[in-house]
Amino acid sequence: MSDEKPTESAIDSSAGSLPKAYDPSIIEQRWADYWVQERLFDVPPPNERVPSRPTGGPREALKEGVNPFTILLPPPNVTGRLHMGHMLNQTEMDILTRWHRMRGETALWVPGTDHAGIATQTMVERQLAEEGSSRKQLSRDAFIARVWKWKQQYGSAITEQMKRLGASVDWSREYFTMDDRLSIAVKEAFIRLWEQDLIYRGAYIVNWDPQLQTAVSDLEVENEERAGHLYHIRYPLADGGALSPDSPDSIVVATTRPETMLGDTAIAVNPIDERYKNLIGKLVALPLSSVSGGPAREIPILADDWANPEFGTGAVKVTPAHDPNDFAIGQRHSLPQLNIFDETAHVNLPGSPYHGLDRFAARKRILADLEAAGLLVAVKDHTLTLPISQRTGVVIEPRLSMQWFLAVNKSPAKTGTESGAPSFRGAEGGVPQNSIAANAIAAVRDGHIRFTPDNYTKIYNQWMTNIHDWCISRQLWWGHRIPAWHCGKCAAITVARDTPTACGTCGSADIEQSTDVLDTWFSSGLLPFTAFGWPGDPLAPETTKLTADLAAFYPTSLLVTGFDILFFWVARMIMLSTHFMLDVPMRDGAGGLRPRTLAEAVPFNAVYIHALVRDANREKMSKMKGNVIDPIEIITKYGTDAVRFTLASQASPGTDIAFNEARTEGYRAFANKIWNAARFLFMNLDRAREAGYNVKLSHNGVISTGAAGGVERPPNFSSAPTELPDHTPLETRWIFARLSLVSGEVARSLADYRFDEAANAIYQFFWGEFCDWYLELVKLRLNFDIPNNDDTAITLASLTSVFEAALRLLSPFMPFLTEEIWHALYAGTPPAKSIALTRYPQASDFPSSELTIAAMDTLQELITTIRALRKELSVPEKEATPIALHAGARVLALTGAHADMLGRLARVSAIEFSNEQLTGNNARSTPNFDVAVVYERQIDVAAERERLTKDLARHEKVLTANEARLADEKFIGKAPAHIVEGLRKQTAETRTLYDKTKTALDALG
RNA sequence: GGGCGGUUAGCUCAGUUGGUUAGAGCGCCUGCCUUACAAGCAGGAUGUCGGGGGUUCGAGUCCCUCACUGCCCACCA
Repeated sequence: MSDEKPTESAIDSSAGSLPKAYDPSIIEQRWADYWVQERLFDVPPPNERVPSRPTGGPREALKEGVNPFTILLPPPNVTGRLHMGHMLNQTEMDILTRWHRMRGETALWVPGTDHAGIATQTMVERQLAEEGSSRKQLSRDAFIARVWKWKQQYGSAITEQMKRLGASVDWSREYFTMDDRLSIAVKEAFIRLWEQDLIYRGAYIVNWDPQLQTAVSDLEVENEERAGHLYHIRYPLADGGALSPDSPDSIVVATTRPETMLGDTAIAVNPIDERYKNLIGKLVALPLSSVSGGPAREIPILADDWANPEFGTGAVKVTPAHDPNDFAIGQRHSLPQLNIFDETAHVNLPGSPYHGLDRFAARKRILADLEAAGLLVAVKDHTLTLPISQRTGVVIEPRLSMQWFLAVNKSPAKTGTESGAPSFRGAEGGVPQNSIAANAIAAVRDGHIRFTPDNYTKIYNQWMTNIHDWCISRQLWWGHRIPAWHCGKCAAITVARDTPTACGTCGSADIEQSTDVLDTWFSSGLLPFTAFGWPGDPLAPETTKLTADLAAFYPTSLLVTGFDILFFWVARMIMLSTHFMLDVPMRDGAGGLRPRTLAEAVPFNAVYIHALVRDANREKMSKMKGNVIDPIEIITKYGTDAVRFTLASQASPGTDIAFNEARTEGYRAFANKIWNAARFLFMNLDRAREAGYNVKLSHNGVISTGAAGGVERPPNFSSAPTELPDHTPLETRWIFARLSLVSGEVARSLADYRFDEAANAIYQFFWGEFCDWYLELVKLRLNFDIPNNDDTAITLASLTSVFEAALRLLSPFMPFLTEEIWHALYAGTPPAKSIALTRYPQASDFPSSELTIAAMDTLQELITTIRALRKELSVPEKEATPIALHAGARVLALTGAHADMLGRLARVSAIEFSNEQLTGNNARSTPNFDVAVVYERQIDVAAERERLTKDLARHEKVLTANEARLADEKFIGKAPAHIVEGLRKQTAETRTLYDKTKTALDALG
C-alpha cells in the first residue's frame, strides 16, 4: 500500500473502500513522502516583481494577500533526535505556515541543521574512545574529516524525523551551518566585525570547562547552590610581624577554594577596616608556595574596596588568574597573574609538591597540609553557588586565557577597508549609540519586534541592558575556524578572507592560523540573513549585495521558539542581524537603492515563545527520570495528526504543556470520527450516483492548480459566498452559518497564536455540530428512493461542500488525514496537488444568518430537553412518544415546521400544542417553552423530588441575588443599560421557572 | 540578592477591555450494538475560582497582603 503513488491510491469515493476504522499508519508515511517528492512547499526563487513585505502587526495578516510569510526553522542540532519540544515547535510553525499559505501568501519555511560544535565533537569523540582512539591521536584534519563522515552518515536523522511530522518546509533551501556558503558568510561576518574594531582578542577570565577543555560563554554555565565550606586560613607575615608586641604576626583569610591559594598574588582588605589598617603594605609569606624546596612566595597586603569587612574575616586572598573579581583587583593593582592549572584543571606548577594533582585532590592535600602546619584556623559551613557547565556537568574553572570577544557596547569603527562602500547605516535617528546592544534594544523598544507572550520583552530588555562582551572563541576542532593568523615573529594578528602567506604586519612567512573555532551561536545568530544568501556575490560591488532572497524574504515574519534559547539565539540574532543588515540597502521601488531602517533590519517582526512540554504529571522530561516521551513512538501509536492536535489544543501562550496520552487518545478518536463522517458521505454519494443523481464536486475551494506553492497565485483567489437555493432546509443554512463563524474564530485565534482556541473551535464544530447534529439531520433529507428530489440534491451538495470546507479548515492541524480524505473525495482527480494548496475557509465564504442560528438553537434545546425527559421517565430508547408543548408563536411555528427533526432526533411521534403551562412531573420548562413527554410510567418520585428541590434552590438563589441588585438604586444608576435589561429579563425568566418548578414539586406531594 | 509566572471540577487546562446562572477534554455514573463511527450515541453528577482584606453598582478578572509552587537573571571570597 505504502509504495503506491498517492494519486493512484486515492480511492474512489465509495464507502466500501474506506476501511471502517481510521489507521494513520497506512496513510501518513505515504503523504509525508509525497509532499517532499512533489516539492509542494518549495518556493521558487523570487523575481523582481515580488512585492516587499509591508510591516504590520499580526492583525495585518488577517487580510488576504500575496505578502510573503517567512519563517526560519530553529535549526536542530545535527546530532539531535527529535523530542517533544521540537514537535511542539514544528507543529506550531507548520500550522501557521500552512495557514498563511492557504490564505494565498507566499509561505516560505526554511529548514536547516546546526553543526553544534560541542555536541557533535563530543559525540564523535565518544565514538573514537570506544575504538580506543582519541581526537588527539588523529590530526585535526583527520578528526574533522571523521566528523564530516559521521554527519554524512547520521546527520539526516533529525530531518527525516521532521518529514514524518509533515512539516511543510522548503527543502530546496535546506542548509547546514557548516556548508561552504554559510562558512563564507560566517567568515565575512567575523572579518567585518574585526574591521569595525568590534572583535578583540585578549587574556581574560573565562568560564573554562576542564572536561571539554574549552572556554564556554556565561550562558553555558548554570549556577547551582551547594553546601560547602568556608575555610579560614592563616597567612603569616613575612617579617614575622614583630613590629610591636600587640601587632599581629599573621592575617587570616576566608576562602571556599583553598587550592587556588597557590596562585595568590596578594591579599586584599577594605581600607576602612580598622582591624587591618596597619597591615596594609606588608608582605605575607604564602604558605605551601615553596617550589622545589625553595622559599615561600611573598605577596602584599593591599587595600581594595572589594574586600567586604562583613564577610568571612574581612581579608580576601587574591588569585587574579582564577577568579573574575580577583582578576579585577589584579588589574587595579597591577598584580601578577599566576595561572596554576593546566587546561584539564590539574595543578601545573613544576617543582611544587602539588604539581599534577587534580584541583579537588589538590584541595584535599592542601587542607591537610594547612592543618598539619596549624594554619587552618576554622572550617565553616557555607552554601555557595557553584558554576556548572551546562554541557558536561563539571564544575567550571574560571581561568585566565586568551580568547576572542565581541564588543557589544561599543560603536563600530569606520571600516575604510571596503572599497568606497557607501554606508547605509544609521540613517534613522533614535539609535543613540549604534552599538550592537543599543540597536538590539532599540529594535524591541521601538516595536519592530514583538514578543508573545509580551512579558518576554521585559526579560529581554533586562538581559540586553546588562550584557557583557561575548566570548566567541572555543577551543574545539569542529566549527568555523577563526580566520586569523598569528605571526611567529612579531606576534601580530592577520585577519584575512583568503589564507595569507605572510604576516600583514612584518611580512614574515612564519604565520599560523588560530586553532580556535567560533561559538556555534555566532553562526546561528547570523542565520536570518545568511540563510537568504548574505553577503551575496563577494565580487559584486557592495551596493548590489542584496540577494533576491534577501530582498524578498527579509525580515522574516516570525520566529517560533522556546524560552530556553531566548538569550543564546533569539537575542544574538537580533544583535547580529540588525548590525549587519543596517548596512544592506533596500530597493527603493524606483529601481534604486536606499538605506535600510532599523525596522527593516530586524531579523523578524514577531517572536512567539512557547512553553515546555512536560509529562502528564507536569514533571520536566529528563533522561534521568526516564519520563521522556519519544515523539516518534507516540506518533507510531496514535498517528502524527492526533499528536499534533494534542499539542495544538494545549498550546496556549505562556503555559507549559502537560502531555497526556489520554488526550492524544481522544484526538485519535476525533480523527476516526472524521474518517467515519467521510465514509458516511461517500456512502451517500454512491447511493446518489446509483439513483441517477448528477454528483459533481465544485472546485471553489481551490486556489492553485498547477505548480507547487509559487509566488504567483491564480487571480480567482477570493471566493464568493456559496449561494443557497431558496428552499434550502434550516439545518443546512445553520451549518453554513456555523462554518462561517468558526472560520472567523479560527482566523482570529491563529492571528493571536491561540492554537488552543483554534483547535478547540474546529474540534467542537466538526464533532459537536457537524457530526452530532448535521449528519443526523441530513439523514432526514437524503432520500434516494425519490428520483430528482430537491431536498436530496440540495442537501447532498451542501453536505459535500461543508465537509470539504471543514477539511480545509482542519488541514493545517491534521494535514495527513485531511489530505487523504480530500483526495478520496475527488476520486483521484483532485483540483490541486494537495489540500495544502487550496484556499483556507474564511468567514465571508459562507452564508450566515443570526436568525438561522437562533432557530436551530431553540430546536436543539427542545430536542435536548425531550431526550433528558425521556431518559428520566425511562422511556425505552427505541420507543417513540408524543409530546405536549406550550410555547410562544415563534417556537410553535418552528416546531410545527420541523416536526420531522423532533421525530428523528428525539423520537417524538406526535406534538400536541397546549395553551396551558405544563408543570407535571413528566414536563420541563425553559424560558422558551414547556414541554412534556406523554408516557405512562411511574417515575422515581424521590429522585424527581430531589432534582426539583435542587432546581428550586438554584432558581431561588438567582432570584434573591438578582432582585436585590435590581432594587439597588446605585446599580440601576451606574450599570450600563444592557446589563440592567439583561438582568431584568433573566430575573423574569427565572421567576417563571421558579413558579413552574414549585408547582411541579407541590404536585409530587 | 534582583525579576517574572502559576494556584479555577477527580486529572490536564480555557476563561478577551471587570458585566446577566464559571467552561472544555479526559475520567466518573446511567442507558443504548439507532446500518458513518462502541476509537461510538444519548443523558447525568461534580467547583465557598489558594486564604484574608480592599476598590467598585458589580471581582475568577483590578489593588494590597499572606501561603504554597515553578522559572529566569546575578562576579561576593
